[in-house]
Amino acid sequence: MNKKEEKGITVKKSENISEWYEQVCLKSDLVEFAVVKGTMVIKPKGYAIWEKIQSYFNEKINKPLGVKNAYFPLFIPESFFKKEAEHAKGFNPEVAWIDKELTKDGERLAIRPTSETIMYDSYSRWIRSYRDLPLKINQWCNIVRWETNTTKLFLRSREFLWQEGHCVYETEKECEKDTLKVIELYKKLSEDLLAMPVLIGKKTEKEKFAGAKHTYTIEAFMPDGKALQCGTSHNLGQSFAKSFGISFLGRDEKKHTPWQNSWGISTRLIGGLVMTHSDDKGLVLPPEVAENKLVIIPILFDKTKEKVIKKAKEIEKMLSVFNPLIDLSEEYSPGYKFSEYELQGIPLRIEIGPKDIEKKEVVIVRRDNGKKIAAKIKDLKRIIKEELKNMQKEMLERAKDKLYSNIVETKSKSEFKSAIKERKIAFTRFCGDPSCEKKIKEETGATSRCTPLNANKKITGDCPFCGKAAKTMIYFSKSY
RNA sequence: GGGGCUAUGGGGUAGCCUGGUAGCCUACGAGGUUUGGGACUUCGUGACCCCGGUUCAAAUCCGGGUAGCCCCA
Repeated sequence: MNKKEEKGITVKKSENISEWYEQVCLKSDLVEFAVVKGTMVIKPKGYAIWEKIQSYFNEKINKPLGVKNAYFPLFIPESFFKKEAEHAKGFNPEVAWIDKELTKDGERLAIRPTSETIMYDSYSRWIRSYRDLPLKINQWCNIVRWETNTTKLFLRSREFLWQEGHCVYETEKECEKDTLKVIELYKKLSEDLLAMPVLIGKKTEKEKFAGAKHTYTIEAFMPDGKALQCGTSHNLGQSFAKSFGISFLGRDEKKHTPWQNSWGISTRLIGGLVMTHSDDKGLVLPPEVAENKLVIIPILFDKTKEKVIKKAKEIEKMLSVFNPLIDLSEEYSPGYKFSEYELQGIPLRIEIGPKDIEKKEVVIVRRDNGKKIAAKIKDLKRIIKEELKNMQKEMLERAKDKLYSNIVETKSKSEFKSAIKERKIAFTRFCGDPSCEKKIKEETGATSRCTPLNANKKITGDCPFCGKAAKTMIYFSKSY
């Protein structure tokens, strides 16, 4: 085995995507496996991506939506957890229970799989009148869902990081408006920051959040033909408020039950990001999420070394706004360094050697398409800014083309089956019946993704699976 | 949920069938020569997943556990 195969990615994305994905995650140093099954260490390079997502999203919700960040405990008493029957039923199989110590009342404690229940217990004490509403709280935290099935770095782990927003409103209208606003924000985050296009829509009765009135979702599509649910926003209606005794004295001086929503995105997005853009050389990061937008690699020869290092440092200073890396080490050859930073997904590489200095130029190389650009040093800052912008835009466009070219409108059961078999997204008429949906899953392995938000409400024709009248158009595919 | 494969220095592996000295590449440390696509060289540090069984003797055979991967649902 030669050196190339050991440090770099040894399998092709097109040949064994599962193995390829794992190698990219590990070798680009985003993450490593931890001792306990389904857990991982998110290393500084991986965590930096999460911090980008955090700061992008905080900026969108804190001032514009009036959401405050807070923190609630990890442990949830069993009685809280069971208060909302549908919710408890939906989550019970994957809750991790602590049996070490019981509460004063002899109850077990759950490690939060989501925080509706512990937060709404507080809310029931915080909310007294319409003047306390709307109440809009978000928390960034870890949660645990005890997956018994296959786990996968970022995409399906037992513990993961997320944000969960939990808001309370006087009226159904306000509540629904924000619920939709947040799912639109998620779509924007995914597309503008991560360059990862998504389908946006509404979940079926079968797939909605346990305890919710309805759930909106964004769904990305991975290159192996599986959909990835990337973010959800739930209109919880009034059922949690009723279960947790949240009520308020209205403007009419009468007692009312408020409306609630909850919404979340997680470190799963990082997995989607890796899957979507990376290639056989390693990680590819859209410039917007990259901590370091570029790396400067001087080409060093004995005679010209000092001159080149000096120039490289000047350029580093000039480009400080892009938070550049510079690799002055002399132990490794330039080729080695090229490969290394490609593996890490640094968007642009600047090569500077004696020949370039003579021409007052540097060579810029784009990570996403390998294109080399000779740039005059005086124009460098402007050109880099443009290339970063183009790269971000083109990465999204390429991913969009892939997404849309994988959607097939199917009119019959057999068309549907072959679309799923070819690992495409089938767009089909559907009756909406959970038992029909269950059968589809058993027969084809596909689950419903979502009904587009702008879908025409009046569908004519029957459900190709059960023959009953179709209610909606909907996307189906295999999924993570 | 069902089936299959794997586990050896920090990383990648050979050895396992046929039990007996753990070999190689890389990384790491020290030195010398190099540098426009993963340079060369000398010396050095460093390993058999866990529990049990068989045996004079186990990385190797047997049983159990744990973790990872793949395929199917």
